[in-house]
Amino acid sequence: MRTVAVERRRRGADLEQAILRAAAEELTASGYAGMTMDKVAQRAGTNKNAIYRRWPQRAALGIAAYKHLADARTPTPDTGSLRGDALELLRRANATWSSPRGAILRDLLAAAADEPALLELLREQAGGGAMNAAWFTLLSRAVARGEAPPEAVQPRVAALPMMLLRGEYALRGVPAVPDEVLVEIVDEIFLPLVRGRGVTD
Amino acid sequence: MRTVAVERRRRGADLEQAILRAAAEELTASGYAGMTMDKVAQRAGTNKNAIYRRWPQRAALGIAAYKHLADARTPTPDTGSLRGDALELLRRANATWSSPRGAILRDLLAAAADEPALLELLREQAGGGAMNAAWFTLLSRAVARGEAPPEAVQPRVAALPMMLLRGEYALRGVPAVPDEVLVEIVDEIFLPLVRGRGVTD
DNA sequence: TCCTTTAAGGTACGGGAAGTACCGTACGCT
DNA sequence: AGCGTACGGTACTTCCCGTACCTTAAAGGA
Repeated sequence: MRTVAVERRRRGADLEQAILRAAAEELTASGYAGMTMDKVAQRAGTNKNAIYRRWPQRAALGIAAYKHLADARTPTPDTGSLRGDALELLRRANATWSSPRGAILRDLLAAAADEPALLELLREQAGGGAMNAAWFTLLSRAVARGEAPPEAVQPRVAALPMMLLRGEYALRGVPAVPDEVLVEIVDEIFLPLVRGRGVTD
Repeated sequence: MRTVAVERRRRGADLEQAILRAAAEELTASGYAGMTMDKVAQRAGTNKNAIYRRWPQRAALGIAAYKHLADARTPTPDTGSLRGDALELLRRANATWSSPRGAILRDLLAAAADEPALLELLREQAGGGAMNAAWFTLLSRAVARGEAPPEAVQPRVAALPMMLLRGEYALRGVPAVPDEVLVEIVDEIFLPLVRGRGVTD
């Protein structure tokens, strides 16, 4: 008739959130390479079985944890000029990519490179969805202001600066891309293209 | 006075070439992930000591083996028009990157991402050196033909198409980039930029 | 010719991490 | 109360990187 220490056993969504939280903490603490399944299980107070039952591979858990980590929404900048807006967006992206979180994202991207299903989950985070929308509104506003011809509002043009920034990272590795490079991307590529888009042909 | 099986022990450059060759064979057979140090040593008929004495890490051997594998030099195309040359170069790069060898290169790039010294060794292979030179000569010829203004001959412009192609791979993963995308890159980004470069401002 | 130094060969081992297998047991539902 | 499902615990298999240590062949000088 003694009171035994009560063991509360978490299940379903409850446990799932605990695992994701633990994984996200491991990610920020040790990066993707250091996010061990054992450590995640231990931090979540569970075991690897519960994890593998939900995510079949380490990369899948990593991606889920990353999304759990990064759901802050930043509004589209509005500086009054196309150049200002573009630079602002690029600088934000550069800050993100050069931060520890950016390193994690790049590691995840590499780990998911040969798994289309996983890549799909990352596209949004890697400058796919919301980021692209921001560039579109930015371009549209420029057209409304008369700063750019309507032909410039086009997917490839909108995606161009982020593509170039990503390229810089691929060639340089870890450190942040210098601000001069961002300015060059805007002044020597993006703006000339946008403005010239209606001129020739 | 019996003849004993003669053991010829390779040394120096001799052994080094054998190791590189074995590593390159492993790379093509199993990819970078499958290029185990043990397997390389076994295939080369030696042991891991001899390897680690020369390359301190697996990635270093991988890079060296890749260079050993890819030293074919292709001349700069000359189709008579800037558009034709650009498309040709892009198509070649696309073929390389979508081949097994391209997958290896991308894995190596990911593995070397946090080691500047190793990254440096790969820059040339990843569209850095010779590739860039090709784009420069291509642009210069276009200027000579009157197809482009002299201001277009500029590093960022020259590197642009390869950057965009690389970006496509980062977002898509393994499969080859469709030819339409290459055409779009040339017709909607590269050529408008080159032509517009002298027009505005 | 012998002797010393250097580099190969052989082998085993430490260490870490992914993913799997089992089994007993709490939970929630009927 | 009974039952199926999912969790906890633990141990284990499998890989593979990198290192340690010792023996032995090769190369070159005294």
